[in-house]
Amino acid sequence: MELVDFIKHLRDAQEKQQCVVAMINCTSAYSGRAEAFLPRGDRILVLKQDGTLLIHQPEGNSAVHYLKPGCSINFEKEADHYLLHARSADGKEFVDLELFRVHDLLRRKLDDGQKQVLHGTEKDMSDMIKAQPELISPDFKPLSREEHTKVGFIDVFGHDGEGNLVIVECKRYSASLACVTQLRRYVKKMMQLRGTQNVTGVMAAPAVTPNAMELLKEWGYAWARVEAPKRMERYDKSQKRLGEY
Amino acid sequence: MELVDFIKHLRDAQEKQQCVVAMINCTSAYSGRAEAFLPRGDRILVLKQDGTLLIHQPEGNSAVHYLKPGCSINFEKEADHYLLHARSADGKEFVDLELFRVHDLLRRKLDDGQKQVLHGTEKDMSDMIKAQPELISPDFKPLSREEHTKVGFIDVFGHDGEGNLVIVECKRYSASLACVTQLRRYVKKMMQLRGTQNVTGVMAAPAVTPNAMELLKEWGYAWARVEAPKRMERYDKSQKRLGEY
DNA sequence: TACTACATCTCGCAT
DNA sequence: ATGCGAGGTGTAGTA
Repeated sequence: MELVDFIKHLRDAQEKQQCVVAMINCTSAYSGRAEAFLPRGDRILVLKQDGTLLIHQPEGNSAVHYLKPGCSINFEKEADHYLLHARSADGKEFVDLELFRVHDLLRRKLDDGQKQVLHGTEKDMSDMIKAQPELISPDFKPLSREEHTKVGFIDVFGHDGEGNLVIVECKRYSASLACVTQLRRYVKKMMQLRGTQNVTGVMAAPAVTPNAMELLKEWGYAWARVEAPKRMERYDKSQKRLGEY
Repeated sequence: MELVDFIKHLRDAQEKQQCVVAMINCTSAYSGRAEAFLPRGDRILVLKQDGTLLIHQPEGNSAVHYLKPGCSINFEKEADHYLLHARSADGKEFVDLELFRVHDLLRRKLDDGQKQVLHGTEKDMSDMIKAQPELISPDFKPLSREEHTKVGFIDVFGHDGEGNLVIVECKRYSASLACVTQLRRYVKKMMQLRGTQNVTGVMAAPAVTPNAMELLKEWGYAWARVEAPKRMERYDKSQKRLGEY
């Protein structure tokens, strides 16, 4: 395809709110939060109807260059190629292509508007724990009201049978150092707010990395072995084993 | 396009190591680390030559469903549609489409193999600080060898003029609570290893959030205002005009 | 393989 | 707008 025709396609598509997908040969550069340059090669360009720009290499999961919805595009003719300048909505980020070839192109207005529903999140974990507090420990009693504004974003908050406040931090994956220090922050903040030392923490996660476990023990917090529930295995009783040490 | 032809295209493309891009109408479901379902709508499907699968909605930056390189694909015929089953290389993740329509399709072997060079990273910041230690403080002296194995991943390590060890943590963006606790971990660990209390921390970042600053002060650490260096801060004239604010 | 931390992270929510 | 934390985070580096 002639480059000049490609440009017409792109302009026309933006006007008609169509998505464009093209296989092109180009260099690609990004400038904004960082600076990056990618030498010439074949790539996939996607320009969505909301002004999202994606440049994908023919391998790998992630886009190599991209701009968020709302970007605007300009062209400039050079000797043997065109420059494509894309600018983000806030004018702070740029993707610049030297466009040598357009192998193929598709354009069409796509009709969607659906939103996906996701299960097995951290939120689902904390809901499960509120419904089955014995997943944390035999005497754990969750409190109905949530502590959101004051201390941060505590997943589950309650008390044990011995007059201690208990803060539960849920992680859907193996809990790392950063997760344990996050729990620590919440416990400390709660102690400050309530003016008491009788606050402890529980890490609810399928696993805890060795270094993180060391920290957890050092601070006297517990680990409860809990997996994020998936819709298919809804709140299944096989998880009732608790992994306190 | 007939669905049966689409399937032939996909099979043939995988055999020939071609990239495929298509505009389709489908439902899409993910199962693996979580569970998700997206009702019927128009989407962009990308199947790369390395077996990367991407499903994009016509708006938004991120792929709604995806599988990493190496996925395998199977088909099943239903009454008025085809099922497309994609399975990750490790067999633990699945993307399932109910494919009702294929509006358009492109396929081609793309020739790339380039890797991008990125500047303005945290690594670039720490290199800059090693070369210009006065960015941290007038008396900061970086030590040549890096503490990587022992304490963790310290960005810059040195000492001041008063016999204190100094640990510098670089962040390319406004430093948050988690960043300060990360610095804290390194300082504590270093105190333990060296058996001294004369260790302090410096957060090198363009900004620090209010709560993070509070923690920083509480622990007696300093903030050095440093920005990540960018090496190509030159744009052509058309961009300069657009980018001024 | 597991752990750690960066990322142009993105995204949503709440202040 | 900013702060904060989750994410199917992905990706690279290292032990």
